[in-house]
Amino acid sequence: MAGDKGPRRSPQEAVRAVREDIIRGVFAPGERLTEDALATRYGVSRVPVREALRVLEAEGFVEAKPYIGVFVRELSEAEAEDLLELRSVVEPMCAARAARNRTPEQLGRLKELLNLGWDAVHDGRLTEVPRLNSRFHEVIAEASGSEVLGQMIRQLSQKIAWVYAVELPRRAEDSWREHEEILEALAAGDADRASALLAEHIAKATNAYRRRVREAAQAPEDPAPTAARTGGD
Amino acid sequence: MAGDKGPRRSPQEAVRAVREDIIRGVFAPGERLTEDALATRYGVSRVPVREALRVLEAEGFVEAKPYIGVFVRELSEAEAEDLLELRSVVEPMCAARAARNRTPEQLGRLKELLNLGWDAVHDGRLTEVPRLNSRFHEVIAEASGSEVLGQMIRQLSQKIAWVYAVELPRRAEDSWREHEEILEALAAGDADRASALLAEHIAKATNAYRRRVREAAQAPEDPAPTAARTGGD
DNA sequence: GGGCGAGGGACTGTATACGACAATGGTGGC
DNA sequence: GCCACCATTGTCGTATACAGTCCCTCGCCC
Repeated sequence: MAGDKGPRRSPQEAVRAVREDIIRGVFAPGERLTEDALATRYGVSRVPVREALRVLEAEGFVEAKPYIGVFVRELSEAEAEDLLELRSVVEPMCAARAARNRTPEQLGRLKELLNLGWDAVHDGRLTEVPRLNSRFHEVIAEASGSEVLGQMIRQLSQKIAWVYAVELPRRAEDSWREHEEILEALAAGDADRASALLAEHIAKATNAYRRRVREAAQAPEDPAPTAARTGGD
Repeated sequence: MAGDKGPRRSPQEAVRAVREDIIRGVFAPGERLTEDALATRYGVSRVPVREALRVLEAEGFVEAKPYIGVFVRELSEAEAEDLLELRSVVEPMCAARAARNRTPEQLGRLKELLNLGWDAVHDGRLTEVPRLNSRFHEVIAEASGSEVLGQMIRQLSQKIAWVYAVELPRRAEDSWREHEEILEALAAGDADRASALLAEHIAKATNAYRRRVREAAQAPEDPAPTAARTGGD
């Protein structure tokens, strides 16, 4: 062990920890990540860190250059658009399946996430919202019933969270209202309605994202830095 | 070094090697993969093997159980259907982008793959066809111009190859004729036509797959084992 | 004879050590 | 004063070694 500084996370969670830190913007795009620094940060050895970085490379969050190091990738605007379009066709399909296959236990988890999300929004704990949002969509993916499909959507969802890390909190309240309607459709087993609601939900989120990008382009200086990374869809 | 038995592959290629062996069916679904065995097989140490297995786990090819081992996943029929449906919406979208963004160099690679595919089909070297087919679709994904999108589609393409490992060779000839038309549309920059052709291509491949499954269900004994794992789309 | 528990074997998970390569700073020559 | 070359340093890539956990078998007891 090196420094025992980190929060002593289980090494199994190293992947998740690094990925979350990337999504939350702790590590900036283009930044170089050294295995040693990450190892001491998370309180583990280099081996688990290496494994985590390989996974993140496969997922597209970092880029590894041999004998040099791994670098946090940066998402171009065009790539973000592609992800959003991809999502707009994939997630409604996923929701339709989920409406048919969801278990009561999954509905319960969605309801719980919905409550947590509402509370976080109303209490102003906006830093927690993106994570809850991701979880909500991931559970829907899981509820689709297909493990392979769910895994793929989960990756997509995480990248989307990366995109939305810069969205405005203004939309958060609307977003969770829409989540509520989606959950109702899933609970009722209405595949068509669930699919349509999710399509609409994503379209609105995409528009909010585009507005945010346009505003940022007009005012290069972020007008409210504390408001960043608190949005979601 | 452990055994020096393997073909002395570069460790960088360990991931690719294991994945290909899984796709080709060298490792049967449900089979347990021990790190040591893989290490000696590929002539590397356990560490690169572990990293490879983690990546494959993230990609959904294997399932890791803590302190027990990793097992080759098996694709249920329902999951295969989901993958095919996912593909039917994602790849046409990808083709449309590729028609606009493809570089001459990428067109050249596609043309080369097309020739290789035709030759393999006509010479009866059917074991090489699925790999060439995967490559063809992967280059289209790359030509879409979005790195993140391409990476995601590449993973999808690999899983599809896994599904099609059981397809009939009967379709191979039609498939490569369709590839030729797709390439023409891409070269012409006709996004709509490329998208439509790819949608049709995938629909036919999906039907062929479904026929194959139905026939297999009627005759549990594989009537022509040498014909398996030689198809593609 | 059957069930339960302890012990051994095997494998995974992790840490440490060493060699290979790239980047960087200093020194010498021009 | 500037540029090229070389040594040094830092990091990655890999191998080896050790600790923790699970499974399975063998022996004991009921």
